Parts: sequence; structure tokens; C-alpha cells
Amino acid sequence: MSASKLNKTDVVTDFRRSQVIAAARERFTKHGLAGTTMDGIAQAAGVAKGTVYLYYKSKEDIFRQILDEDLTYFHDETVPPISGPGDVEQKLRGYFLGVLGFFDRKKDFCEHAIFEMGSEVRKKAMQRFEVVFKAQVEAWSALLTAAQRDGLIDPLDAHATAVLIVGAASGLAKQRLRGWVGGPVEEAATQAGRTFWKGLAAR
Amino acid sequence: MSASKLNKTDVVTDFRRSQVIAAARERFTKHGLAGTTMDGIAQAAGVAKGTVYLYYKSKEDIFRQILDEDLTYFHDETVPPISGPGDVEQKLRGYFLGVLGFFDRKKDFCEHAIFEMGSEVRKKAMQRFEVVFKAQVEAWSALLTAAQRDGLIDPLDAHATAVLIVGAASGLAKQRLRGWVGGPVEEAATQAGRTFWKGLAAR
Amino acid sequence: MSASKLNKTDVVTDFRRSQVIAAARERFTKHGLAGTTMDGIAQAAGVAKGTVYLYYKSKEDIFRQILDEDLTYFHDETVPPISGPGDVEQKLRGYFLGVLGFFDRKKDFCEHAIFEMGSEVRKKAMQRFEVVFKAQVEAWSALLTAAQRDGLIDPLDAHATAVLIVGAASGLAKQRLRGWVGGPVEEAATQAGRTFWKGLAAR
Amino acid sequence: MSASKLNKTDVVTDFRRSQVIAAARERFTKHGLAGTTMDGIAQAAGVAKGTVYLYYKSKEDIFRQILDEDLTYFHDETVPPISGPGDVEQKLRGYFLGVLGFFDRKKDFCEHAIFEMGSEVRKKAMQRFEVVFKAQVEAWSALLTAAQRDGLIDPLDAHATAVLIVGAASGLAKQRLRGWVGGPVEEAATQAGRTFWKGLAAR
DNA sequence: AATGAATGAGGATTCATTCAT
DNA sequence: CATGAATGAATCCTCATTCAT
Repeated sequence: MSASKLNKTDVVTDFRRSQVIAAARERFTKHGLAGTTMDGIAQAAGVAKGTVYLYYKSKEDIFRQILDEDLTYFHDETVPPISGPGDVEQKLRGYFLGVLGFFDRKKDFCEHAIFEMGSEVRKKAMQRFEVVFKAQVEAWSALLTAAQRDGLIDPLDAHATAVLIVGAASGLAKQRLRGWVGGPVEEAATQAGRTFWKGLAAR
Repeated sequence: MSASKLNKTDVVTDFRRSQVIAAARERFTKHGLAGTTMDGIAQAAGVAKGTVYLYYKSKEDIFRQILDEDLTYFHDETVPPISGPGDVEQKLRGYFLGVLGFFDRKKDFCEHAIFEMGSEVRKKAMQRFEVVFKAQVEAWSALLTAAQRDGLIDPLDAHATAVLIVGAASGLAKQRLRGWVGGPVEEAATQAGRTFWKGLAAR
Repeated sequence: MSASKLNKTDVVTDFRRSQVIAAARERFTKHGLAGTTMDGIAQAAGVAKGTVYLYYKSKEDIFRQILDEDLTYFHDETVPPISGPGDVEQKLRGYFLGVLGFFDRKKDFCEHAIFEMGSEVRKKAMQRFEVVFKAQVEAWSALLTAAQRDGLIDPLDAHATAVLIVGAASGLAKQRLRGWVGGPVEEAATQAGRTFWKGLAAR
Repeated sequence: MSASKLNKTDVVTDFRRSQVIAAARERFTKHGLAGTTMDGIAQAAGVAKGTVYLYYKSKEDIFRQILDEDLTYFHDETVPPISGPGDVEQKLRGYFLGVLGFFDRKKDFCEHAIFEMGSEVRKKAMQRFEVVFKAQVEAWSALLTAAQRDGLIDPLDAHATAVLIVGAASGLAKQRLRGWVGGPVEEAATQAGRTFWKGLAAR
């Protein structure tokens, strides 16, 4: 309806970039960072090798881009809910839902992004992930401390428990990523949330 | 000449193989699978590159060997205790101890082994890991079913819970591997075991 | 519509060509032939890459064009004066002045044009330069022969001496180009002319 | 006669290195720095591409090596004679002989080394050449100052004249390099030396 | 006429693997 | 057995040139 600000060039640029990103995601998924070649990405994207370099200046650049997108998304899906409204049990369930859902949806790329990359690149990527995980841990830590003060849950080491929750969520996600366990995300999240809630709740 | 079961050749062979494996472990640890070169391994082992090929037929072969050793060890540390003697709470603690301990000790290699490898190699490695994780899940599943039958724990989906426990353990291990949380393994295991036990136990 | 000899198209064409040439000169100067990209030229010229190809059919074509311009200029600055009016000493000074002056003014481009180019391009360029240098040598040769006949200078190998003069001039120019020696062109030319004149003059 | 310290490996290494250098010299000569490919060098050397990298870590490295060799040689051929024994006329002739001889012999590589290379590499190479040329200028400057003091030559600007001599020598060498003038080096040197001596000598 | 996105051949460099000594 | 020099396939990236709009 509104006259878009985007001219044709911008549209093409956006299209190409997403074309490349999609292709790269697919290749990284199938072959990992080291195993993915620029030729492969270009081929999968249906463009010439040089074209890829028109939009991204290196393989690492593409990788970083994908990582950035997904991490932002991951953070927004998982951290705010912890400190948002609702009781602890609901939050536990919501949190597990966020984490499992994210990995379920992004399973294509993240499978490698988290679990497979070498040396420098990997180190940097891990630092980026660490930031989000730490944010999750801190959010949980704060919440548990408050809940403890309010007598909602039994006395415990808030930080250690927060780590346990976050660890459990990502571990569970990995299991699902591997396909070692299936079923709807909702059920898994509900089950995990309930068990943890029972493990924490004051009697 | 010698009547010994192990003649000199065998001794040298064993020595060389372990020399290479040790060196490879170190390199894989520092540089990852893709980042490790045969030159690097040979150098670290203090032998010529050609010598490495006398004992292992490819880089992948070396990698597989290391993986085999560690997986066997991992299995033996974590699966038998689940179905061994002791009550569920002790087993929970013991299991967490086994998993966290393994990754703490093997952190050097496993950090990469699990989280960084490409394409075919990775797929195969993951299948090997999967076998152990599945064994853990099954052992827990059986144990939980029995405990439920005995009224020791609340009714639950035994398989899903088993997956949760196993996932939590490996997720927690990863957190520790990353150095995002420290402290003695024993404490972490105790804490995790207690929380889970409380989450499961019949009231 | 216009009766002018140069219609609008021609004017635009001339403008574009000089625009491109100026930009190319600048880039060749800064980065050399190999180091200069068509992108760079286009950018410096403030036109699109495709536009450059509307006026010149290749990078080499541009290079040749610049070379042509400068060589014509170089020839006209240095050859006619040798056979023009004046005595030998004046001509020596004038010649050195022409050569040094040319390189001083064109230092930007010539620095690379002469000293830095590869394979075919260079061969062709050198052949073009050779023509001018040979013209200089021949002019000097003729002049020296005549001067010898007139008893103005000592007997000598006219051709070899002509080569020495021309060589000295270009060698000196190179030294100045490199910035290894400064000072006004006039002084250097005067000094060189005087020394050579003394070296040649009959006693 | 003496038992050489060099073992077989060293011999092979030396052989390979000189093989590569010789091949590179040839290619650089024919195609210039930019125009020479590692494939070309390897092919000319009769070895595989990888082998070249066994002995030199980059194309630039090879180039530098050749430059180093030749520059050392150039310096030793041309600078010491200026301040050595003999009268000025002899030295002039000796100096021209050194410069012309050097370029005559090294014509293959130097043709490009001096006159054709791009940006960074060229800049560095030129700095190296500059050092030698400056050494020549200084040696001449010192000699001319002394000769002037002793009344052997007419009063003059010692530095400017030194530059003129050095410039003339390299300019002359270039002319010969181009094949624009032939004849034995000795004659050219004698002629140049005589003309300069006459141009400088006190009457 | 002008544009600049797309192309793909080409080049430097790395490294797993082989094999003659 | 041990060696390490030699190999060349494979990979990332550049850039001159083309062509649809």
C-alpha cells in the first residue's frame, strides 16, 4: 500500500544475501564449516562463485552473519521469558520450550554452529554463545534467589541450580538434535519443567 | 628367538602407536580436527611424517582410534553404575559424577571430539557417541520403570525422564567444559543428583 | 541542429575519455599496472565500470593511450632541440633539461610506465620508448658527426657517445625520479651539460 | 680432497634451491613479477608446485632471494673499486665496467627487477637498490672531493657530479639492456670513462 | 549512453598421502 | 623400520570483462 523506500537494487541485494545465507546454512549443515566450500555455497545458491563475494567478503563472514542472526533470535526467545510475568513453574516450562524450540527450528545450522568448528572461528563463535548462556544463567539465578526469599522454593545454591537448568535445557536440546529422542517440543518442555519444578519447590 | 608373547616388534609398535596417539590428542585439542596437520602430529610425536603412516593409515584413522578409546572408557564409567547396587538418589549422584568426571578429565580432547568435526567423520563419531548415550538412556529408563513399580518415585514417562537426566548431565558437562562454571565435580554432581531426586521421588 | 564540427556526442565522448585517462593515470601511478583494477579506475573517474568499457576496450588499451600521449610529448620535448639552432653546449644543456623536465613533470605516471610492467604490455611499451630514445641517439649522432667535421669537438665514436649522452640523461632522470637527488632541474641540466661539453670539446 | 661437511640432504637442498631460483629467474625475466606464476616456476624447474613451497615460502620470498643475491653482487662489483687503488680515469673506466658488466650478465633478471614491479614489492626492492646506488654516489663524491683538493680535476659540485656519473652508468646499462646498442662492454666502458675523465680533468 | 550485477577463469597456497632411499 | 622430500588435488579469493536493464 505504502510506497516502499526500498528501490529495486535493495530488493535484489536483500534477495541475493538471503539466497546466499540459505545456501550456506544448508552447506554448513551438511558439511560443517571446514567441509563447506565457497564453490558449494555458490552452487547451492545457484550463482557464480564471484557473486557470493559480491555480498560477503569471506567464508567466515557468511558464517558470522548466520551466527549473529541466530544468536539474536536465541537470546530473544529464551532470556526475556525468565524474568517476565508468570510463576516459576510456567517459566521453567517456557524456558525449556524456548531452548528446545530454537534448536528444533534451527537444527539445520546450529547442529554445526555449536558443535563443530575449528580453532579461531569456533572460539569466537563460542564466546558469542557463551554470552547468551550466561544471560540465561543470570536470569535464572536472580529468579531463584527471589523465589527462595519468598519461600516458594527450597533453600539451594541459586547459581549452581541455574547452571543445572541451563545445562539441562541445552543438553536435552542436543539429544533431540541428534534425533535420539523425538516427540513434540511441547511435551518435552512440559515434562522437563514439571520435573524441575518438583525438584525445586518448597514442600 | 625370545619366547615372550610380546616380541620386540610388538613392544616398539605399541610404543609408537601410543606416541602418535598422545601427540594427536594434543594437537586435536589445540587445533581441532581440521586444524590439525599430519606434520603437526608427527612433529609432536617426535617422529617423521612417514612413520605416522606406518601405524595409522590416515588422519581419520587416528581420530577414530582416540574416539574409540575414550568412548569405551566413557561407557564403562557411566552405564554400569546405573544398573548396579545402590538407591536411586545415589545412582543419580553417581551418574552425574561419572559424566562430569569424564568430560573434566578428557576435556582436552573431547572438547573438540564432540563439538567440532565435519561431514562424514563427524557423523560416524556421533553415531558412536549415540550408542553410549542410548545405553545410558535405556539403563535409566529401566531403572525408573522399576522404581516407579516399587512406588519409590512418582508416576512419570520413564523414557522422557531418562532423556532429561542424560541430557542434563551432558549439558551440564558442556557448561563446565566451556569453563562457564567451575567448582569441584563432586559438588556439582551432588547438587544435580539431589535436585533430580527431589523432582522424581514419591512424596 | 548545430552546425558545429563537434556535436554534443563528440564533446561528451572527449570529456569521458579524458576523465577516464586522468583517473587511470592516478591509479597507475599509485598502484602500478598490475595493481590497478578497472574498479579503481572507474571509481576514481566517478563513472560505472561498464562506462569505462564504452570508451576503452581493455585495461591495456587505456595504458597504451596514456603511453602514447606521453611519448609523443617526450619526443617533441627532446628530439627537435638537438637538431635545432644553437651551439653544442647549449644543446647539451637543453637536451638534459628536456629529459629531466619530462620525467620530473610526468614522474607520477612514468615511474611505473617505464619501470613496472609485465610481459607483452611491457614489451610493447618498451618498443615505443625505444623509438624515441633511438631518435634521440640518432639526432645526437648526426650532430656530433657534424661537430667533429667542423673541428668543434675532439674525434670520437659518434654513435657510442650519443648513446652515452642519452643514457646519462635517462639515468640521471631515474635518479631524480627516485628522489635520490633533488635540486632544480635547471641546475642539474646545466651541470651535466657543462661536464659533457668539457668532455667532448676540442682543446 | 677434504671430507665435506655437507651431507646429502644439504646437497639436495642446495640443488633444489638453485633449481628453483634459476627457473624463477627465467620466468621473471620473460613475464615479470606479476606475470610469473608459481605453476610456471615449478614447471620450469621441473618439479611439482608443492615442491617449490618446500624451499621458499612464497613468490615474494623467491623474488627477494634473487634480488638479495644480485644486489650483493652488484655492490661488490661496483663500490669497492671506486675507493680502491688507481687513478681517477682508471676508476671511471672500472666503475663503468662494473655496472655495465653486471647488467650484461644479470640482464635476464634485472631487466625486470629494476624496471618492472608493482607497489609494495617494488618499493622494497627499490629501497634495496637505492642503498647500493647511494653507496656508489658517496664513494664517487668522496673521491671527487679528494681529487679536487689535489688539483687533479677542475672545481665542481662533487655530489652533483657523482650523481651524474652514477646516473650515466645505470642509464647506459639500461640502453644496453634494451639491446639498443651493442658492442663489447669493455669498449663502452672505456669510451664512457674517457669522456667523463676529459670532462672532469684539470687542464 | 550508462549502469553495476554477474561471471568464471586464473592464481597463490596448503596439506594428506606416497615412495625411494 | 624410519625417513622426509615430492606430489598435486583442493580451496579461497581476485578481477577483467560481459550484458541485461
